[in-house]
Amino acid sequence: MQKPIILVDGSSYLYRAFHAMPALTNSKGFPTGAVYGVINMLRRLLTEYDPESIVVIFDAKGKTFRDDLYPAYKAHRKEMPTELVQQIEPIHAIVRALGLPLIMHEGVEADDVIGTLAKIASKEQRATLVSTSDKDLAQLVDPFITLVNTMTDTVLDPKAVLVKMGVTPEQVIDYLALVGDTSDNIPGVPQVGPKTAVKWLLEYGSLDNLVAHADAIKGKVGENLRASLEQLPLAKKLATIKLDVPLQFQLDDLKRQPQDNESLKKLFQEMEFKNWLNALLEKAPVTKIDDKYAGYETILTQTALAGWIKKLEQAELISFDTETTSLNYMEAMIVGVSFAITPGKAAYIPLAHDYADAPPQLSRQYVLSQLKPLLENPALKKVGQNIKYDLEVLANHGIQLQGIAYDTMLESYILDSNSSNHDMDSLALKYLGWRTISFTDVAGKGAKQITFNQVPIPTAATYAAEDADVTLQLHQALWPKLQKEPGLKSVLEDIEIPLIPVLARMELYGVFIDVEMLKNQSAELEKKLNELDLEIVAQAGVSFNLNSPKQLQEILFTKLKLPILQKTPTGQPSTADPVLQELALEYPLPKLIIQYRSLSKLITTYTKKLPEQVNPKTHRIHTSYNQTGAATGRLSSSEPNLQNIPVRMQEGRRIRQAFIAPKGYKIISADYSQIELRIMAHISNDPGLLQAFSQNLDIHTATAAEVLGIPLEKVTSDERRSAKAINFGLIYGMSAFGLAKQLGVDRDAAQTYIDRYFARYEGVKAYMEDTRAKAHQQGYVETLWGRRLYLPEINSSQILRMRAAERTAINAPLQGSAADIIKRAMIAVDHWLQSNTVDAKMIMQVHDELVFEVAEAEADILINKIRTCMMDAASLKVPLLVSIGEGDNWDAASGH
DNA sequence: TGTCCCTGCAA
DNA sequence: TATTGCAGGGACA
Repeated sequence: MQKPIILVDGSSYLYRAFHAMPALTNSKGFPTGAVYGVINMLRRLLTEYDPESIVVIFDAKGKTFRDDLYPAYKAHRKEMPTELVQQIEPIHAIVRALGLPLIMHEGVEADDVIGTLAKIASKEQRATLVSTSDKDLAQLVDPFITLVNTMTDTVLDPKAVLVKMGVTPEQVIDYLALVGDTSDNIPGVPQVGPKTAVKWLLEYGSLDNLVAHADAIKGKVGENLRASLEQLPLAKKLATIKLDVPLQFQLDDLKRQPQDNESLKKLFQEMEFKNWLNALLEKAPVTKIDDKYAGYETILTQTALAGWIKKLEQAELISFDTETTSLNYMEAMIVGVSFAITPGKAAYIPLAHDYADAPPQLSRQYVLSQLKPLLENPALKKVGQNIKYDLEVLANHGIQLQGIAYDTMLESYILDSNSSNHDMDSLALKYLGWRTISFTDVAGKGAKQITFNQVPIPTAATYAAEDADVTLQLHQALWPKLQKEPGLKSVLEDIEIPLIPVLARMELYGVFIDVEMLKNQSAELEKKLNELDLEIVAQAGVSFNLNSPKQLQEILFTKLKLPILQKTPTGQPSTADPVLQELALEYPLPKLIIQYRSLSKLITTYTKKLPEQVNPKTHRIHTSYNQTGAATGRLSSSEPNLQNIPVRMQEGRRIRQAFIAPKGYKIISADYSQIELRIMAHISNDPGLLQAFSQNLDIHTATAAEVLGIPLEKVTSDERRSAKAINFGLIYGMSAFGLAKQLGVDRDAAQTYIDRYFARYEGVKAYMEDTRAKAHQQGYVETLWGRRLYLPEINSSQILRMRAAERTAINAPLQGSAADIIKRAMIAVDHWLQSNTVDAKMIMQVHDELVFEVAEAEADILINKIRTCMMDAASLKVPLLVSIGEGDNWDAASGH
């Protein structure tokens, strides 16, 4: 049987996709959601029908005959949003690259071209499939013409039209004329919707016959019908799809052409459609893949190793990578090392593959001793992908890596901190169009995953050599981009790269924990928890899993019928703390749940978990600081996260008492006071704010006094609290709504308060306005040191998304500059610690705080030095105040 | 086993 | 309808 002709209504999908898809953008902020939606639909269509004859039809620009018929046609339709307009060209380009004929016909709409083609085909008794999301096209359906909505997978033949719309295809035009179309500004008959239209057409058969019997219709709708008689013919004309558009081509011209893979590859790369790009690359000819790996070699002899070392010593830049047994830097053992100095050429030195019949290899001890001089030579520049990890693993094998010049992961992060994928596989795809061998390709995944020492050497060699090769090639692709932006380049060179060894030292050294104390706390808390559990079960009348929000919600809102105060984003009744707090005013159970939750959190996340994370060899906890985790430039910490150890509640704070100094040592904690507000004062140049900080006033009290127009000493604690909320709110770009919620006052009161604030601090107001304007204009914001944060949604037509981007625009320069400052301070402190013989280590960073472990005798010196380094990390128009405390544990050191 | 949801800890 | 993170347990495919 002949395959059907497929006519694709591109324009209908364009709108549908644009509104249905989330506001996707690529890393450059270019909108891609509609492109993705439309192309996804086309790909599905192609897979499902594998058509021979196909054409994609879009509306042409400019007016159509309908505008002449009815000047108000589509008058209410808003202008196409910029984000959509921008996506039309790429869609057309991809459609062409897919080998699909594309038609745009001026003076008519896509529907008319489709109607004309469909009827020609139908006359020839050829099966035709119209792919559209617009039900108006149902008027075209006949025994040969079927509609298919590829997004929802619904098919409309004549019978289905009747079932779905209640009228036959022949009646669709009459139906549309009666119902009208608000989006096209076609009025129809007032108060007549689908139900009435179907009823009338069932009774009278057609619009003409209905009009002839218009007097017979009773009631208000009858009057409306009679009043509309004059304009119904026009509505009908507008709703009718033209079937006789003069076309310059034949049905036989609508042949699918071969796909242009090169162009597609480029387009998918631009749009960053990774999966499709992947699929394309997989289809690439095999010979090419062989070529790619042809320059890789495996080193198994001393002579070969010596030869490579000679080359490495003369290289301008060495790309290298270590293969190990674990992702955890404390557990990892080196299995092999790979190097690259010219693109396409790389070597893998296996040294500890120990599967059953592994070939003899150079020993780890021999290879590392041979490599040590060059790895420790600071004059030999190195590049790696997440080189902090390699540094740490080498350190655990007695090699102090020097000469770290670049890190492709950080290069990617500095270029686009919004991206969440800075892993090598993603970067290779994004910047090189190169699909790398992934770790799971060679080691498997899940429970069956093997460690790298079990991977056969030939496979391992290709994988490992590729890592070094790709890292080098990535650097060559990324570095020129950074050089074009001096600000970004200096953030990388002066902050991120120098920070690598600093973080590595902190991680490797670790944090000492009083395991016994935590175990005692666990036992104590668990006892309380059990008591609470019993009490709650007694109150609730049933036993249930207190850790399950779902079960709790069932008990509270269904069984006990407590009022639902708030819902979660998915529409479930929320049982979050603020809700329970409010319910607790009236009912006994919520209060117990709150206590249960807070205890349970402490036990599972902290008192139970932390002792498990103590390294058996060092007896300390080794976190990982992720340098690319936060878009604003902050660090993040994981496994375990040491940046969210409790501090606000007394019970939680006891956990900090278990972060102790060993005998003979002290913990020193130093934190920047109000650093983000100080940065705000500096950037905004606001005289009031500057003055408050130079006089070293309590900033919240000063704000309250200023806003209320009262003397400092008259400020009550409540007034200070409100001022504190507004000061915090400023940093987050808050709204009156947000402040009202925070303060528990109504919106007007909050707005009045904000207005008064801005009247007193005009500089701050101007800063906020300038920042928003600048963000809209350039599409990104910057920190004081030039770190950049792109805001892809800053000009979104969706107002909520745009507002969210504006808040980020306000917050990011403050949070990000603070991050820059503390990073600079860390580098300075570390430099001093390294170049002086002191018994002191920096052990933690918590965004605005640095924690040290220091020999008792040297505490005083260190306190002074730390303060100087932190204060001198930036010279702002206001002093950077650092508060420092000393104690036997972290809690005691946090001066309070 | 992996993923989403809800919740809660920090600056 | 306030910014940035990480992580636990439950529920479910």
